[in-house]
Amino acid sequence: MENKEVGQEQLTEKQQRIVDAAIEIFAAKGYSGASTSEIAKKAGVAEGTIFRRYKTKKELLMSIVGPMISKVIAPIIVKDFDKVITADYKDFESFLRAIFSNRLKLVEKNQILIKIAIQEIPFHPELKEKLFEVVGKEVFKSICQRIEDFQLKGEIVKIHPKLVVQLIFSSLFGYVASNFILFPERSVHQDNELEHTIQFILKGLRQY
Amino acid sequence: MENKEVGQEQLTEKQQRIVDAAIEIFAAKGYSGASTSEIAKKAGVAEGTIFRRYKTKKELLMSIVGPMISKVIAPIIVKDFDKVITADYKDFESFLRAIFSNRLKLVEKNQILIKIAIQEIPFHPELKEKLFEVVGKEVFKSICQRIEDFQLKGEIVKIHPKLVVQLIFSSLFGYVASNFILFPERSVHQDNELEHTIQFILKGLRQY
DNA sequence: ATAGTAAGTGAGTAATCACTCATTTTTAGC
DNA sequence: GCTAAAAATGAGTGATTACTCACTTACTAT
Repeated sequence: MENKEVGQEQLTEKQQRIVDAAIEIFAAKGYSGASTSEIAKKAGVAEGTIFRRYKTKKELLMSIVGPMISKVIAPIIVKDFDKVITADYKDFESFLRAIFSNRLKLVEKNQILIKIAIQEIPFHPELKEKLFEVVGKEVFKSICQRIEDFQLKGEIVKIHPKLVVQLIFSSLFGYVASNFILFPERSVHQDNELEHTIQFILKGLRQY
Repeated sequence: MENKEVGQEQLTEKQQRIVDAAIEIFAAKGYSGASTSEIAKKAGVAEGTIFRRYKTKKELLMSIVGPMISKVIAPIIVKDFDKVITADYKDFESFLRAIFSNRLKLVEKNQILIKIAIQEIPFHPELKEKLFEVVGKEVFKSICQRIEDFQLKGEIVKIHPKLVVQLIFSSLFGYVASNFILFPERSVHQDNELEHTIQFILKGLRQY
């Protein structure tokens, strides 16, 4: 788990170790429970080294989580949803599979960062705003429009698109939480489980 | 929002104010971010008063969240699931509605406590263990058995009962998160939303 | 080799923290 | 009203914290 570049500039090896250590300790103890002393020890550097690049402890956190939201989550979602939105899917199932595919690999790849973001959002309003701004503006509207297209085609039930999104992402999050956050050591049934989750959503939303 | 009794004994008015203040600040800032000084100020008492009853800050948190898990969540789940399990439901839909009913009112009533529990579980392994112990031992097995019963009757798909539970609670959690945690000020579509969520689950799990 | 800059160090600082405890205040029972 | 116990107080304590800054080391360009 390495972040080669957090922020705009290339990090020195020691600064990189600071970031890696911070990620680990923020994830394990939360921002408030993490001390710069402990982060420095873990990185094998002097505590003052942290403050050569980051003015405050919070700036260190933001340098990690901010890009997580704006550069990892958003591009994952936005860029690929451009494809999803513009692509021509024969049906809702293809659309749903497009949402699921890649997402899970990237979640797995960034799970610790996502864990930190989720843990910290309740305590840092600016993170919550950023997430909702990115997701709300770019993604939510686009998804809802696409949902409405499928509804017009009569493929899925005509309920409020926002609720459709909520239902889809609840199941997705349940799958992610179960496999990557709560029980990361359990990798059994993974393929079946994903397929069953997709079928559950498809059937649950199908128009009869 | 008042907790008249946390732990075994009746609290003095001041101690009660401490608990109320702690709940508020733990929810807003997390355990590590909350200081006993701030809690005391908010409660309008001297800081030492906190330590008359609670040996440590952590004991204060546990006195709040521990019973939350063992006395609120578990009884909600266990006691009522005894009824659910022993009751004779004509079909899976009745069973599902029994799960949903009452749960939501009690979630609404205890939402801030649930928020604290969710926020703190990643940082306090004993809370996670307690939750899984209670839920795992008493509830999970019982629910899975009941699920299997419905599967034998051919009412729902024959997938692993654990996955069924995951799917149900993902959707339930999505509903709860949307209405009580993320957007508590938004009470629109509430009745429809719940019904659609239930229908989504029913259809998603139905055996065809 | 020299000078300037960048990176790093770690002792120290002021503030904050969880908690203690001698003292004061309040309560309850007679 | 008196006494003992319970509740509360708040100054103080040692530890911890985020951060500073004078100094050292390393690197780069001339």
